[in-house]
Amino acid sequence: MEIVVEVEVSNEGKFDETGLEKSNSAISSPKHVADPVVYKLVRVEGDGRLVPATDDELMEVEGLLENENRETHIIADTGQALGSISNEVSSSGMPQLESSEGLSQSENTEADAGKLSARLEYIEEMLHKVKHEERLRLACRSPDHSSAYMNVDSHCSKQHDKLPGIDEKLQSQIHLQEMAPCGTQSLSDNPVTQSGSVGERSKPLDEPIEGGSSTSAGCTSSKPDFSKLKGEVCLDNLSIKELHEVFKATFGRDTTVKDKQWLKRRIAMGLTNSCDVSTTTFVIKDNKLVKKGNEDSCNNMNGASSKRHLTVGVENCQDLLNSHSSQIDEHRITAGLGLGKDGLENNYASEDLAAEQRAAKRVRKPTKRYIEELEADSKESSGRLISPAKNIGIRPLGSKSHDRPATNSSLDGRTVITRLDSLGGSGIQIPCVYRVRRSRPRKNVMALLRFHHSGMGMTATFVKKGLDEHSSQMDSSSGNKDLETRSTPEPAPQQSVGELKKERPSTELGQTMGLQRVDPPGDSSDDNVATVPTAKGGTRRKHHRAWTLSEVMKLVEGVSKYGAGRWSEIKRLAFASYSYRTSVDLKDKWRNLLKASFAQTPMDKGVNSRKHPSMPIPAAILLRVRELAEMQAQVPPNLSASKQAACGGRSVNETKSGYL
DNA sequence: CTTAGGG
DNA sequence: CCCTAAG
Repeated sequence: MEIVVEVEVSNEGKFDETGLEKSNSAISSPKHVADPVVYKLVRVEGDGRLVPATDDELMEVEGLLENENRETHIIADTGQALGSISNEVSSSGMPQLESSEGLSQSENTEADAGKLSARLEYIEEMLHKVKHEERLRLACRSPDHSSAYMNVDSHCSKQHDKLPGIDEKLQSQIHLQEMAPCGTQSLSDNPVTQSGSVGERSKPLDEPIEGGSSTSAGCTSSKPDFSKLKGEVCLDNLSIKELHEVFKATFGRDTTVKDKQWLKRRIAMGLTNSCDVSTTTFVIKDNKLVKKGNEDSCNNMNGASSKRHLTVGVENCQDLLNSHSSQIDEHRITAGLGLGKDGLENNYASEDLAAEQRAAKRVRKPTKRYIEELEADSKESSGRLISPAKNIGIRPLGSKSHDRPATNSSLDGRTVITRLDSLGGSGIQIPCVYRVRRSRPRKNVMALLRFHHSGMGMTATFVKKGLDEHSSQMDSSSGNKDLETRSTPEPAPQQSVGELKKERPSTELGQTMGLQRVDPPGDSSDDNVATVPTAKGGTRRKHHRAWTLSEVMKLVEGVSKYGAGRWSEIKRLAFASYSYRTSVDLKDKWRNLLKASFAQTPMDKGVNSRKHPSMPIPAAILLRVRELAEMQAQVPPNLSASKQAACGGRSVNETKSGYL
């Protein structure tokens, strides 16, 4: 029995999200092969090993993908097909070769007991076959076959002393006994390493031989029947050279690594992929794999370990029962971990170890996050669809809410923070830089620079930066900056004032002007509010600049002149001096003004009945705003009538005449 | 990039 | 104020 699986080999260890993503979208498109994440086509051999697909097979599969994506099945590449499969099967609720959609969360969560049992049965069946074939293979394998089934003592003993005594319960609960010996093992004992390398092997020499002499004992018992193969190789006893050979045999390529430990580990990993590692062992001798009788540490495993493995497998199923897709995913992630370092064969043990440790972390981090996202998603799932980007491991740095600042350090205005972003489960800290101040003023600054054509590259950038950050210009920085900044405000205010005066000298506005003049930000220096920490989260606005009266007036002016909506124009002409205040700001302010003007209309007539601190905007201005609004049909349907009569006519006319 | 609107 | 969708 052969199942074509598609294994996702990711060098970045990103698994959870990408995995899902793919299954949801990318997979269904023919071109998904070209996806950044490299897919490796692998065959699941009867024994549950992952065997690299031959080119032919690859082609086939590609064809399949194009025509019928449904024939392939994505599995978490644990490098241990069976485990993955069982996992998948259980998680998807559909026995085999189901469409990628089958992996969707919804499906997962819908798994119910009935499905589960069906699945289990399927698994059972599959395992049965698998076992059978495995036996055949074992019986027929020639010595120098590449797929050596070895066992490393260290692993034997190490891997199996976990998993308490849940076995019985589980066993009784589900009839998975058969599956136990092989299928599940992979899940349990993966010490998180590069299993994907298995996939790189060239075409296996040991194709399953159909119809070969059947072996004894069914594999139906919870106890592996490979007893005859008992024994194991102690990699420890091998020389480097031998280890190299084993390595090659295992992974299908040479390695230059001289580190014995590393080699052993690697090999062990590779071999662990096979389902029945614990039962078969060979030794390498003279370029041959020799089965070696040897019963020590692993003997006792056969019985016990199987049960334990079973446990693991069942656990997965139980997750299913709980219909917690996230948990399932966690398993999948766990399984897929090993991939991260693949291809980087030339590592040393230390690195490998480190990788493993990191991997260990990886298991959790992404999961956690993933869960979070899941929750979030599910929350909002009812409403709208989440943007595709959200599911991708690498998300735009912009999204602030998702950032997890781990460390912050300030660097000349830029804040460097590393966020603990699980880059697809890598749990790697990636530094991200964002500006404290958004980049709005840039344009203006440039203009400024032009003014004083002092600008050398350096200066320019520097100034720019300074302004950018936040125009905290006044003090610290060099004369340059000061100059620059200062220059900014100067020209404009006068300009505008002049205009104002000229245009509406007689109006109430004119009166107000006096007031305005006081506060106008003539000196840009006045406000550098930008980043206000405010201890416990008091000040919200990072880049908040209070609107001054003069600004408001200018805005109003501008609106009257150019009409609401032409914010960029207004900004350019009336707010040239104010480097901050984007057109958006203007718009927003206008919006607010409108709101304000119409909101409080009933209360105050011509008088500035400002309550207290909050509303510095003179009634006059509001009035004008209202007028303009009405003029331009921006007025909300209601409210319009009353006010106009009161003070409107004149000013409206004036406005019109004046500017139009 | 600008505009418009929601948060 | 910030962000984002549109044009």
